[in-house]
Amino acid sequence: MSEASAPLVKRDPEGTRRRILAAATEQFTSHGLAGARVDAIARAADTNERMLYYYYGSKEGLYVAVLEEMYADYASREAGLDLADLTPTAAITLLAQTIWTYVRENPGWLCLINNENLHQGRYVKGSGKVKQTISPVVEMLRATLARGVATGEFKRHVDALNFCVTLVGMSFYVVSSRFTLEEFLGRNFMEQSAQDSISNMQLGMVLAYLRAPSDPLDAS
Amino acid sequence: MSEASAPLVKRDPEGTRRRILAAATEQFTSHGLAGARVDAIARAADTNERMLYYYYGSKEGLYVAVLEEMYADYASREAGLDLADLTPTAAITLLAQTIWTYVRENPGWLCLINNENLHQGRYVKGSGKVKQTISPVVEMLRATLARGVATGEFKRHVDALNFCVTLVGMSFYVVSSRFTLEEFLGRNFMEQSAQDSISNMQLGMVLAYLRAPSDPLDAS
Amino acid sequence: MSEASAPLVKRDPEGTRRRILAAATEQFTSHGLAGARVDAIARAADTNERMLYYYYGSKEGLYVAVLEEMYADYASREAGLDLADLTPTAAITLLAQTIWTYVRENPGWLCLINNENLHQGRYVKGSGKVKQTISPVVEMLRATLARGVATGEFKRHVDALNFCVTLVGMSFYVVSSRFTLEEFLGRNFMEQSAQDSISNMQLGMVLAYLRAPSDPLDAS
Amino acid sequence: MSEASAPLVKRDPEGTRRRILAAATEQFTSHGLAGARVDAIARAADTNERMLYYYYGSKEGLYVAVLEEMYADYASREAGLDLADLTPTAAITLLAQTIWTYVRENPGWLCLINNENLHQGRYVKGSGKVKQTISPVVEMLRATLARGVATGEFKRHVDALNFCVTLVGMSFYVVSSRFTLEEFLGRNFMEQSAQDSISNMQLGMVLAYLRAPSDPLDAS
DNA sequence: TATGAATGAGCATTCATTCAT
DNA sequence: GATGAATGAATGCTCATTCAT
Repeated sequence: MSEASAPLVKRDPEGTRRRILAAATEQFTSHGLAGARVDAIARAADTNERMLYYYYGSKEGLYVAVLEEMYADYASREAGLDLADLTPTAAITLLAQTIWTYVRENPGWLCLINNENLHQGRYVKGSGKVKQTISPVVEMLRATLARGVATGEFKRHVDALNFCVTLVGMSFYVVSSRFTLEEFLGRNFMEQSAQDSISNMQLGMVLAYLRAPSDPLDAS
Repeated sequence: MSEASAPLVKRDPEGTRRRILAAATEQFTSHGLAGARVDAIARAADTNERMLYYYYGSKEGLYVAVLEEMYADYASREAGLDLADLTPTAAITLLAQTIWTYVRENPGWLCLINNENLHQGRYVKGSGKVKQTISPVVEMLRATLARGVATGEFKRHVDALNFCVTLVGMSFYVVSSRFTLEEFLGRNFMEQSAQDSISNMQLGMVLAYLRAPSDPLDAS
Repeated sequence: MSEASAPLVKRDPEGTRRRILAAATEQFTSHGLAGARVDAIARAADTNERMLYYYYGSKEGLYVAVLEEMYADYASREAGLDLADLTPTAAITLLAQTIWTYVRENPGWLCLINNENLHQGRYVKGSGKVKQTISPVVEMLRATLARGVATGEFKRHVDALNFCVTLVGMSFYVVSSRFTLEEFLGRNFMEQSAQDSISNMQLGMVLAYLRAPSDPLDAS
Repeated sequence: MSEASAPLVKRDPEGTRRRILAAATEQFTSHGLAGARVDAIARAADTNERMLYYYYGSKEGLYVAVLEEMYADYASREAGLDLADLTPTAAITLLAQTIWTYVRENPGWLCLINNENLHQGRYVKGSGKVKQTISPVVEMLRATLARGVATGEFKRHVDALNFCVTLVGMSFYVVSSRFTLEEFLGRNFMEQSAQDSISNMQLGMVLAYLRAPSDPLDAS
């Protein structure tokens, strides 16, 4: 009795919220928005369906909350990246590796993005919170590329947006489509060795491009 | 026979089949497997739900049929590609452009592949017909890369599978994730100019890599 | 086998429709729109909830169908009334009795109208079909009143609409509010003798008014 | 004590009770018992659902409280009516006008009565408090009618209960069914002029009946 | 081959209510 | 007295599928 703040018995609003969000993340990444079942989420969160509506209003509201949390997590990871102290080459290398690591460790993230694009981005468009989580990576990349040109390490001006999108796409696709790729090509890109091999090659492409003298033949 | 082909021809088995498949393709690419509605497919195919079951057995059976048709279409397109008569550089260029064109013109294809990977490739694994449509592109690519090394145009040996997957991934991601990309980066990658710009850069990367002398620093 | 058109086993679309409508009428008159339960209607109709949606689209669609049928039934009853061959007094008497008989025999009808007014007439407004069932009774009444004035039986011009509404209201309220009336006044107006007594008085009022010389004191 | 009446007074039990009852009245008259929502009542009362249960036990308990308050209000109004000092004709006229005024000004009252009759008077039967609020109006009416006969103003003996019910019914129906009446007859009985017109006619009927010599033909 | 009718299980959501503080 | 958190049982409705003709 003197320990009023004793081990919480049942009342745990923050915990309930969190458990629902975690369960929802798992279900939405596994089955998509349409395929996820509200009662499965509630059961996995060890609560009842009503609480889900109590905290998130609707299935779609919960889906948006999952999106928001994932984008926030992604942005906070990137924000911890500091490329300014590295040589341009090392910076690009670190960036490429960071992206690969994130993609490898968060395959559910890819599913969510794919699902969101299936819906034509309807929900990220609707969420003000998601839009606010602007990633600093493009700006960091732009600065790094400029530094590289300044030091002479990089031989050409490159559009940072295009560069960034391509860098992400190379790893994104490999992991996102790993099941169909394995079925058709017979290679399991979730194996560390396979990932090392292809990511090395991709890094080689990127650096080779930056270092190669601008050559009209390239675009031919 | 003279009576069979009587005036009121409502029976058109092949047409009904085809219309169902077309409608199903549209619905599955737009809403995914879970999100697609059987009655919406039947209505769009101008028939009734029962025929759908008559021809394809189940919703999943119809989904597999859509997958099979799309893979067959993709394979037949690639089969028409002849890289042997071109210089290695021109061959790689043509291949890259062909992939970009296909991806651009078949965004629904990407949705279907994403959806199939959401399901961990369950349905391509189950379909014998899909597995038979082995694409010749990797083999062609392997030969081309070898030719390039032989002629001295290309300076290094490259794993054809890794190369192919990366080539596809670069365009796939850009188009597949165009909605979220536009929301976050403000660039619409469905515009021709944006696609030209990024695909040119990507081709530059690929060629730069093949031409650059193998350098231990790259992998660092 | 030769008796293909043998006793219908289960397929009976018209019967299913009718049974649903009948069950819905009972439920809506007993519990109102909000209080009626879709599954109770389906069970009472000896079918399943799905058929209800198959034929009527929604609970509200079914409610409107019930309203439409009731109004159509009411109008068809009134259409069978022929007042032209009777003396004006006899015609008014018959009309009053007809209304009382209808009200007595269709208490559910009153519930439905009360419920519809609770919803501010939203559904009759929405139903084109209901609006088309125009009752001829007001026109018949107007003619009868004019005849009475012409023959000298009735001493004054009366607004037919006001007259009709009052005539209906007198019986409507007595039957519609019979439960609260019994509770507070201790008289059960569903008993034949009670109804005879009050309806006779009401008829007396109506006829006395028509026969009485127009007198400014009345309105004082 | 000096602390109990401290600045921040959030506790207002009587106010909370009253606000809940007011909000409930509005909701029950607008949507009926089944259609009213507990959380909507709590929100409108600017409190939470729990208080509603604290004070009234259940939704039905609250509904009964609303009924009781309305009946009490109605009875207190009637109790203020004094017909004894008027001539019988003036007394009947005043009574008729009083009823019309009350009905016009309390359309929610009619909804509540209709709803209660939909439930077959279950809740008025259950409430001892409601039953105690016996209206004096019938007794006053009986006396007035007797006075009228005594003075010779009224020519016949009339059952006071039947008379009273008919008097109420004439106005009740017109206002209670105003929405369906407007839809079918095109006249809006909430307009003052329409109400004046019909209520004048009704008063004419009532007085004509009382003044007319009892005539066996009336009941024919 | 084609189709309207029928179905049961499941869907997201809301209900009135109670618990714990 | 007052409140946010929690709940189980519905509720209206939709799903993919099958039956009977």
